[in-house]
Amino acid sequence: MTVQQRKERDRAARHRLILATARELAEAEGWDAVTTRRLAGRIEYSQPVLYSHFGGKDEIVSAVALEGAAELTEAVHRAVHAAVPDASGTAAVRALATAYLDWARENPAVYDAIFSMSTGLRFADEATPAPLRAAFEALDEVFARVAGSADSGTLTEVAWATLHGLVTLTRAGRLPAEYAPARLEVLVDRLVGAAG
Amino acid sequence: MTVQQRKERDRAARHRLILATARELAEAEGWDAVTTRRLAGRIEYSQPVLYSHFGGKDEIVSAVALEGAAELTEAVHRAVHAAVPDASGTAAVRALATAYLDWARENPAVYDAIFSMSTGLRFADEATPAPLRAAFEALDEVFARVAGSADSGTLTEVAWATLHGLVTLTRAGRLPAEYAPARLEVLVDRLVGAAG
DNA sequence: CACGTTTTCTAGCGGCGCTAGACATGCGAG
DNA sequence: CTCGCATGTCTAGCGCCGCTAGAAAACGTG
Repeated sequence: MTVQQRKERDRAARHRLILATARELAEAEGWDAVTTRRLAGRIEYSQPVLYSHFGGKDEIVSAVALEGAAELTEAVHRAVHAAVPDASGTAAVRALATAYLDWARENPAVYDAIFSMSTGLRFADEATPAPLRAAFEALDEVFARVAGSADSGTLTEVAWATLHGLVTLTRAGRLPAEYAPARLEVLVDRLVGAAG
Repeated sequence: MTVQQRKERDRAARHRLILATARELAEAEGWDAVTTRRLAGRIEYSQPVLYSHFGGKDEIVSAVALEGAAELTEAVHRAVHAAVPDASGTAAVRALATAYLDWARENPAVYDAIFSMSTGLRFADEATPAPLRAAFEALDEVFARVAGSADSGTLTEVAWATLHGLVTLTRAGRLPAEYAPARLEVLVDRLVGAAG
């Protein structure tokens, strides 16, 4: 079985190499630059090898997105738990929002992969992959504390929309960058509401 | 001069035909289906004619986006002024949000053209086209009423981000459609804050 | 070492955005 | 009314895309 095990291990390594290279290339030059030809060239294999690992380019993007979702979740989770062990709702929301916006700013291509390109990845659905569910729960954990009379899941959805909107509008150059801190404060203030 | 005038008129008509056809095709089958070949076929001219009107496909998308921005602005403006002559801030915000979300739902392709595809169209910049400035001002007019101690422009930006986030997350299947009304109420409640 | 399986590559399909150069059209002058 | 020319339009093609069939190579097994 050693032979087959080695093959599987090598294949898994190449699988990871493809994803890491795709992500690298996307962050460096944008997803438009991630063509199957260029990606194949980078990993020093021919195009069909990519298709032996993934059903197509969309699947590669989705795989990068899924990894990224787990990372984003982890970043938010850590920020909330590390920085504010049992702080106020306001502080928790601020920590969450900061971590979310920071991660999106530092990983724009992966963020796009998660939210703009992976049209096949569903949320709030029986087929929703675990990392996406976990991401929502990481947000909900914080917003449940400031939901007041509102349904916490619904508030989380609205809050998430606000964060996501800030990310996309900022990146598109629609919002002046210098007021980002002011927007953060307004966001925290309004989302926390009277429960702060 | 009659000859030249006629030519200009015909050219302007064809210009509009291109934009209307592009928009139609995009709404019917998505922007991926709007190829220069298909678009040229629909208007019954060859591809180079498109390039005599626009610098490239991006310019066509941007032109559709600009028209759409004016429409969206008009829809929001009308909803706010017609439905609530001098109603509460809450009612005004609800009317605005409803109009915005409705328009986005009914014109998904144009909405994408405005916010996801026209990377060249800048906001909050000296080169910002008038329709985009007007859109922001239509929102700001309402949110200034409920800004309280916050800077109204900043609140408008955050509110806009929330609306935009709801649009994109909903369309990507990230938010369950059946709770859209609940999200609207939470959005209104939180954005209006204590100034309601 | 030779065979058969598995893996990888070469080459090509149809379609994309875009453009150079051939061709047609229609105006104004004689 | 006709001709020459400018303007407008089309044909054909470039380099690239995602993707794949079939040839070629590599490798484990008897």
